[in-house]
Amino acid sequence: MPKVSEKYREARRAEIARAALRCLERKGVRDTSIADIVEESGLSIGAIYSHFSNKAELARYVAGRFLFPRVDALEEQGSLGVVITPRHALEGMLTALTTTGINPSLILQFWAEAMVDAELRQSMVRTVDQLRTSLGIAVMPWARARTASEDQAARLACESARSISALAQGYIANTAVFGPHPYSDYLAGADTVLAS
Amino acid sequence: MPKVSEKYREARRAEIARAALRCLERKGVRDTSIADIVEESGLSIGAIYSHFSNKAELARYVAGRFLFPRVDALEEQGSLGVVITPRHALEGMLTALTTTGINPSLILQFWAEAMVDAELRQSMVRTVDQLRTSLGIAVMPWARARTASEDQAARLACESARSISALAQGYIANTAVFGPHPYSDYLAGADTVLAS
DNA sequence: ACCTGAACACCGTTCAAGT
DNA sequence: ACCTGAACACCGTTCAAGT
Repeated sequence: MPKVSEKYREARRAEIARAALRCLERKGVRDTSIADIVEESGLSIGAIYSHFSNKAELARYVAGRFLFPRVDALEEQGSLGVVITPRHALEGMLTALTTTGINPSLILQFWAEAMVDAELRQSMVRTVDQLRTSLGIAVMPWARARTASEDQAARLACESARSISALAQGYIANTAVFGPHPYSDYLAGADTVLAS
Repeated sequence: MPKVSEKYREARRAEIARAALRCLERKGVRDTSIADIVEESGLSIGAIYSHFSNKAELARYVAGRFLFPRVDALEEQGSLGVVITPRHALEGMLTALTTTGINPSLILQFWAEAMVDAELRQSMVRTVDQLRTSLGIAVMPWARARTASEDQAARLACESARSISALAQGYIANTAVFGPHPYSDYLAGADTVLAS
């Protein structure tokens, strides 16, 4: 099939998704209706349904396109032999979060959506598995320096990746529910609590 | 007004809320309808609307009654002069979470609901403020031992309370999205990540 | 006072019909 | 192939009428 048409389709999907994202940021996941997206995009109901089979698929597309963090940078740093500690990686994620301006409230709402949409949840798990792999590579030099065998190093790297994501999730959820908070304070607080 | 009727009203509200909670645990917040709660409770639409002004108020009642953690125990321990470290307090919260059998997925869904229901969010903030006060008291002996003045100790106690809640949130969100996970692993992982 | 359920406005989705 | 929007089933909420 012609590549031009393929490109056009994808552009249209992205256009709809951007309109949807604007609505989501303004009104939240629960309160944005298809009618809202129709109005925001200037298209018709049918136009949207000819590019997405339903609201859930559109939501998944928005999440995959605009909400899941880009993970490439970390892997590069690791493969160049720069020694990255898990803490550096966590700090990198938290700065990326603030600089990209992704809405913590929206992320939290999509996590909740994943509790009730198995496919969204799967794609989240897949994305974080990629992240985990990247982190695993980036953090391997550090892990090797702290363990006896290559096997133990790999396991340590993998385990620390889950902890990194859990810690990042804590920051996002806390920020969303109780208001913004510099991540340096969050890390310093976590340090003293855990060390006590 | 007669106390009997007052008691009856409250019992009815609790009965409806329990039916609602069963639905919420089975189908999630997004997918439980008033019709579901009508069926589960065996009552009528009107009966429910004569005890709750709308779905959001019912949700808030369920959250306040069944989902927000009880906080009394911690305060007692603190006032008895037992030295509780913030880490002990965090561990206490996480064990309470697992022993009470509260559904992490449901907590996450209610956090998201709070992003779009200002009143629910307020009552969450209020609950956590209480928790923060209790924690502040419980943790004061520890804080005094680590600071020069009573003022500094109070501030340290307060700050560590926010960190405790953020760390607990991270465990809940991670567990909900990526599957169960012993909290001891979570804490151990957080230790090594932060210390790296 | 508490309850009933038909009625209403709005939601997501479909589909025959247009280009 | 992409789009249109009336039509449909279902949702939360209301309210006149019952006890």
